[in-house]
Amino acid sequence: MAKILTSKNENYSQWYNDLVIKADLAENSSVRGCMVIKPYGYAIWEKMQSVLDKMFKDTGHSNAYFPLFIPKSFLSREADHVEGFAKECAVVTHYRLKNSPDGRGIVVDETAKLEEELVIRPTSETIIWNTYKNWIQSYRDLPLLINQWANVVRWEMRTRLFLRTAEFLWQEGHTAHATKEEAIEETLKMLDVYSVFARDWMAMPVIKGTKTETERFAGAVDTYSIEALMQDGKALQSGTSHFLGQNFAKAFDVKFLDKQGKLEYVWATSWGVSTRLMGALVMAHSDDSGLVLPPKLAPLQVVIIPIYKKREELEVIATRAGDIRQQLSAAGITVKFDDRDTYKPGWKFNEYELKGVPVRLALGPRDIENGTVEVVRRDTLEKRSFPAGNIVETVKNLLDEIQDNIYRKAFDFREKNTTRANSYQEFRDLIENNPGFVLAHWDGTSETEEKITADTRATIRCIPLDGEKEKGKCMVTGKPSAQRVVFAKAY
RNA sequence: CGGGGUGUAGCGUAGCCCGGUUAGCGCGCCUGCUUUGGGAGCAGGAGGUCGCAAGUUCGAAUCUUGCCACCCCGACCA
Repeated sequence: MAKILTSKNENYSQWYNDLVIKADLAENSSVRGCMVIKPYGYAIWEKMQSVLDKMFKDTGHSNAYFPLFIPKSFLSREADHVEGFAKECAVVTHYRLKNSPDGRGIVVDETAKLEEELVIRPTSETIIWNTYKNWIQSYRDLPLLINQWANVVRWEMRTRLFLRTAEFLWQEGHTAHATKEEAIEETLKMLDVYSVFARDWMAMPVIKGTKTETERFAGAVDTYSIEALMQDGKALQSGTSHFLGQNFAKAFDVKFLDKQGKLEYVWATSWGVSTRLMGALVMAHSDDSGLVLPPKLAPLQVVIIPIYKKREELEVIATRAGDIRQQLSAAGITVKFDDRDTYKPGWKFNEYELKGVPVRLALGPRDIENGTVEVVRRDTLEKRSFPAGNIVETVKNLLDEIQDNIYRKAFDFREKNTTRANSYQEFRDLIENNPGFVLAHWDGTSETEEKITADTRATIRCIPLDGEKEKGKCMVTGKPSAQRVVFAKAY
């Protein structure tokens, strides 16, 4: 087979870059750091969106839309928030262009300077809380459960398709609650939604946990995240959920009258996942032949490819293929019959493997004669012949099996690459030689965390919520530790 | 923002050191014929501001200067 991609083992990061482009997911645009998401990539994102959107609606949230522009003064209302984002904001200063005096092109019209500069949202807390102030007066207005699908801009130094781009697409939930307990509950509920989505739809196991102070969202009291392990042993933060306390309520003066008639600040959360999930999806399952997509998110689940020599053969095959397509389609399966005669079957096989289509059916004269269909599953590339009669059952079972199998594979990979360090020496050794999650004891201080990061380039991904809470001693300082935390090198 | 590298057709590249035919090759694209169970073959064809600008020169893809863009490695980040 012709080699299209850089091999994963040879150069993982090149493999990823090649794959995103060759599988037609996205490409770099002529705008620095900004990508074009191509139709095939966008179709996957749309599937993710529709599943997540339903999950949000099912948990009581409504969609709304807030402006792209944020008055500069809003951003500085919450001290930590502005400090966290100031370094990567794009700013609009003017609202008009004019013909250049030298006749060459157009220039900014300096007379059209904005009185207050506008920041392109890096996230929407400030504009949203400024708005919520007007929406919330009494406990009857709470909880306020809003989500928005939007683009945001963070002026990143170094970008990579999907994993880190200057502009990206995401959803951001912003909720307001009467009590602290309810807000914390909401934060954890949405973290759970993300982890279920990752597990059941992306077939990607994740660890739920709390972020340390250094990794916390700017303006949050607590940040929770789901952390996934990629095939190169690096961790990818795949979603975050923040308990914002009353920080934004205080900054934007959002108060409500409780049942006792007392004026109180509301409690807030925010949570989001982005097009980074696309990167996670690619890196979680794919191989040297191309993408491996979970059937539940694949834009195209089944492709049928005809194999024929003569025109008359194609006619018979097309009739049979059309019939199969109709049956599969009626069963809710997305299917395409690729009868283009401009490409040969072998070319198509490689193409659909590159694009990660979970199941491929081939129909040739031999199949017509024997009443069979050749079935190839993308995850294992295993090829088998099945009777054409109950092809719907066969394909349905196979799609389920692939979904399960790639999850199990990703899960096993994570298990195999999750290790425990009981001394700092052992830890450094593991981080250096066994990329993956390393569970170790830490004393809870930023100083120790910084030392570890400086020594090893590994960071604390999270303090896990689930699992055993084994007590121990910090591997660096020997001070007491309530539980092991997750370390890894991260994207 | 530091360190390194690269810009030649849609993509990948040769040529540059040592200036001198019509800038070469592979993939892709177009036309035709033969093909079609794992990226087909042959024949013909189209496609180039050699990143941009200035300079040196009889002559610049090639030398000089400036600028721009992108990639890789660091610091920063969903």
